[in-house]
Amino acid sequence: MIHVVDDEEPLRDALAWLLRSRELDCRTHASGEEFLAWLARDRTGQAEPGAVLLDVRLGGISGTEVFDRMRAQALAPAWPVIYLTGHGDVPMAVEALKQGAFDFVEKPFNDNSLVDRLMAALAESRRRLAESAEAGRREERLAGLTAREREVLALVLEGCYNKVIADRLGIAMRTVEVYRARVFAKMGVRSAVELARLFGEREEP
Amino acid sequence: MIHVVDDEEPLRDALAWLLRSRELDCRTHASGEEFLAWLARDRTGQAEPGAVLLDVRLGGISGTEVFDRMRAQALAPAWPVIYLTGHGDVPMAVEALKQGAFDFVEKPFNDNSLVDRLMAALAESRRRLAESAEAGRREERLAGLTAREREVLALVLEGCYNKVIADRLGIAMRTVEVYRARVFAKMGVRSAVELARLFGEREEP
DNA sequence: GCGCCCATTGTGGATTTCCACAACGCCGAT
DNA sequence: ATCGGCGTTGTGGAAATCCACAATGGGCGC
Repeated sequence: MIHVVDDEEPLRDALAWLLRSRELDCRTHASGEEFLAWLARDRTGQAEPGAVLLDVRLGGISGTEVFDRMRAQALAPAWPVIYLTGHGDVPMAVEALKQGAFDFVEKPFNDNSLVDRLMAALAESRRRLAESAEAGRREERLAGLTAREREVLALVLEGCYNKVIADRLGIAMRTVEVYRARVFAKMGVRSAVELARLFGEREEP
Repeated sequence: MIHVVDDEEPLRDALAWLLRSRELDCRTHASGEEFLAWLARDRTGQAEPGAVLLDVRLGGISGTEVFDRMRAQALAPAWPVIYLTGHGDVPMAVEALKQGAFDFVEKPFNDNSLVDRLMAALAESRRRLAESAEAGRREERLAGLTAREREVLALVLEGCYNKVIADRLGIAMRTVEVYRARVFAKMGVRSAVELARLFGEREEP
């Protein structure tokens, strides 16, 4: 789903037509406020791949302000933003990209070029969603651990022997074994190596 | 060390003066060919933090071509490139950043702004060098493993028991223990967990 | 009060990991 | 021929890990 945010109705319609002719689903928004309100209301659609075509100069709040809010409020984080502008200059474009925009296109644009960029943005969206899903599953499993289990997890990830963990937590080695087994079961792993690889170089939260 | 690549001598001199007044070491190059030849000759300086100020329009090969060659030949990979241009447009700037340039600045530029960007580039350079040093150490240690030790490493990272590894490689379990111990020693770790974290989610090479 | 969850611990026994000390054969470089 | 490295293996014993089966006490929600 491509979201078009532009206050010029003829352009919105032309873009909608172009996207539909390329078999891309799209939804248009006449202002930044309208788009942000829609984002705040509909959170489920944000789990699907998508991208945003965002005009820099909007009637109400600017496109840049829309983007800043999306990021600040984690709205549709998996949807790359492509800026559209009829009056852009180099510093503006550079700053937009450095702030994390996916692309920056001047109007009038070449249809094929824009569609290519949108396809690239959708591919990026799918990548972000996959990454986010995995992180979500890991966080969900982590959330199921008790405080004590988390403590043991942290020490296991340091490579400590059960005996050392027991000493450090002031409990019996048998208890460490119990927690260790529970952590493995809840995290869906069969060994400390699998657990370590699940977290990679990240510290446990 | 900041490298200035520009065919206009007055600008090179002005930039050198500006950088020195801010206590930044710099070296100037009058053409892309000169800079590339210098890079090919002096590899040791590339282990120090640095950045490149690269004019887009050069007399011989273009700044863009210089950048492409730096990346293709892995020349000074730790040095971020900031493009300078007096005739840039939005698509050029966007493309440059999407190709991996660190920044893009139009002439005439604001002194303070340019220096800020260079400081940011030097910080990025230090980050890249640190990351590269760590990867280098890991690769160096990996290079010290025999073929057999690598095979055992791969299976250890899958979380296999020594007994399973022995079955799969058609050797005695005692032999697996020997290789395992050697892998740990050579990689500088004390446990399979430390080893797994060293590689994170990466597959062993 | 009852049930559930959490934290904790024990027994007994099996399996896995670790390693000092020892050894052999093959291959390539000197 | 000698040496060093690689791949391989054994003995014996200690330490670490794993877990079925069992249990206790405290806190919380119904």
